[in-house]
Amino acid sequence: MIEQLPPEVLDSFDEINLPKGELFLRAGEHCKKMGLVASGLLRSFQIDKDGNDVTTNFFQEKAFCASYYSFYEREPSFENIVSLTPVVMYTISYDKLSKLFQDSFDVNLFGRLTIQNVCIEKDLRISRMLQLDAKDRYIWFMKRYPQIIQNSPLMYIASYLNMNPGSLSRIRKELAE
Amino acid sequence: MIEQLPPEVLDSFDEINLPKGELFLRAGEHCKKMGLVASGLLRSFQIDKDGNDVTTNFFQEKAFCASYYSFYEREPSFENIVSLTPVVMYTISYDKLSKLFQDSFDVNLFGRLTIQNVCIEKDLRISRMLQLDAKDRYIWFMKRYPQIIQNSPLMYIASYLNMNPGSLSRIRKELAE
DNA sequence: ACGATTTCTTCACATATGTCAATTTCACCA
DNA sequence: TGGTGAAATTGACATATGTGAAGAAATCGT
Repeated sequence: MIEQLPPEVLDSFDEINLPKGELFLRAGEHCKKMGLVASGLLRSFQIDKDGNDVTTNFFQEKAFCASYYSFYEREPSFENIVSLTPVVMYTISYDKLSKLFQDSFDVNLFGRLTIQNVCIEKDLRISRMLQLDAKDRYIWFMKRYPQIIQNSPLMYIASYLNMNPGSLSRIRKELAE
Repeated sequence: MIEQLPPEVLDSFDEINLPKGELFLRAGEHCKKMGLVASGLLRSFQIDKDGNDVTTNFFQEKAFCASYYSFYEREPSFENIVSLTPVVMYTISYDKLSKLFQDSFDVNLFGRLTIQNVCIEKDLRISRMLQLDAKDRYIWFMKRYPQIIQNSPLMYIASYLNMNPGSLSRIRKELAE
């Protein structure tokens, strides 16, 4: 996917480095940058009404990292984004990206195809949430995202999979037998 | 959104009419048409491993109706799409739409913005699934989609909200008091 | 390598939601 | 418009998953 990015485009991006545990976006603030992850892992999360930390997404290498809502709608973000490992990202502002979209047919095309794929992934995630029980959701996740299992605390994976850490532990114990 | 559709584009669409209860897409088949709903309501659903009918999506007026996965990836669909009311839709084939995307900057732009919005909606849906209990999911749905409440059997809304019809009944009873 | 944090596990128990079958209500159309 | 099949409700009961606290294990910083 990213290989198809028109090469001159990357020049409009700024490289940034995040140490582990650094906030890339804080809830309540406007998401001013879209990031393209070169290496490392991040997660987005929200704090629900009971004060629980809920992981909404992981961003791995090659993912476009932002609150899409906040970035594109120009509204304050509901979610935080934080690095789980040291991260190298290429970032671009809304204005610069808008200009690229305005000026270049190819960037538009690339952007459309990219978001299409993101959308299809989200559909699959929703289907799994609707069809699988906690154990099967975890098994699926392990197979699909082994790198995230390596790099994220289990508590964050648990909330991403819509269960709590205790339940995930129970499931892991079962699977180990 | 649709108002911004370049006017000549609609000429590439074919109008179709579906009576209530008609399949627009059958699981296992390739989704050959993207539909733009002019009026009426449809839902997509899958049959899970226990044989349960799980509603994955509703498509109202102005929605683009298809299995995005099957349509764009040119693969057999996992889901069925069926009308819940009589439906008028404008449809377009993959090849024709691809040609429009190839030939027109504006169509590309429109397509990108449209799928961006779909994507943001899916994010919101996922957040609600992760953060709200069954009762609050239903309350949210009622406020957001009153037209669907009018036109869809509750059993389909229940599975869309990741609960079973009995639970939804219990919740509705509570709310009525 | 050490203590200090954080994360993970485990347990006993609580509870939301699922299951299934019986009954009522509703919607369709002949 | 009345009968038939689908949908909704209800209830008794089952169960998956949540809760919270305590201790074990892993990880981090210095």
